[in-house]
Amino acid sequence: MKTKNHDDFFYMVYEVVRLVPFGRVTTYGAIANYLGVKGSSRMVGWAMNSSHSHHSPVPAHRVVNRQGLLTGKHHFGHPTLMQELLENEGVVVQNDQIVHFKKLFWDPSEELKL
DNA sequence: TAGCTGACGAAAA
DNA sequence: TTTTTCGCCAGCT
Repeated sequence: MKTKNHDDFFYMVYEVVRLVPFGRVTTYGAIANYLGVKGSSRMVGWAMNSSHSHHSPVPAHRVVNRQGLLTGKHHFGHPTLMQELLENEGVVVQNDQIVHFKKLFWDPSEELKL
């Protein structure tokens, strides 16, 4: 059986990202931590990059780095698109950084802890 | 084939 | 305190 777990590490990432509530944001590290691969935070970001291979829409704009910076905004097709999407959800973004990020931070390990 | 890059993060200096 | 280095490991050249 291949089922090596669900190894679809990428798939798991997409699922978690989709679970992010409207108006909330999370971080690559938080997702990685939730998946148990905390050291592989990069892979989370890489998964996002591959997300466009995934036919389902992944709200990657809700995922930012630990600093609350929109590091991946350039990957949305347009550098301001990510900010636009966040602001559209009521998230205030200034200088590519999410305001009150700490308050808007949604940690799967805390909310989905299990 | 082997090596480099990369949407990060944490630890060490 | 800030800056630098290392580790993660899949994908790409």
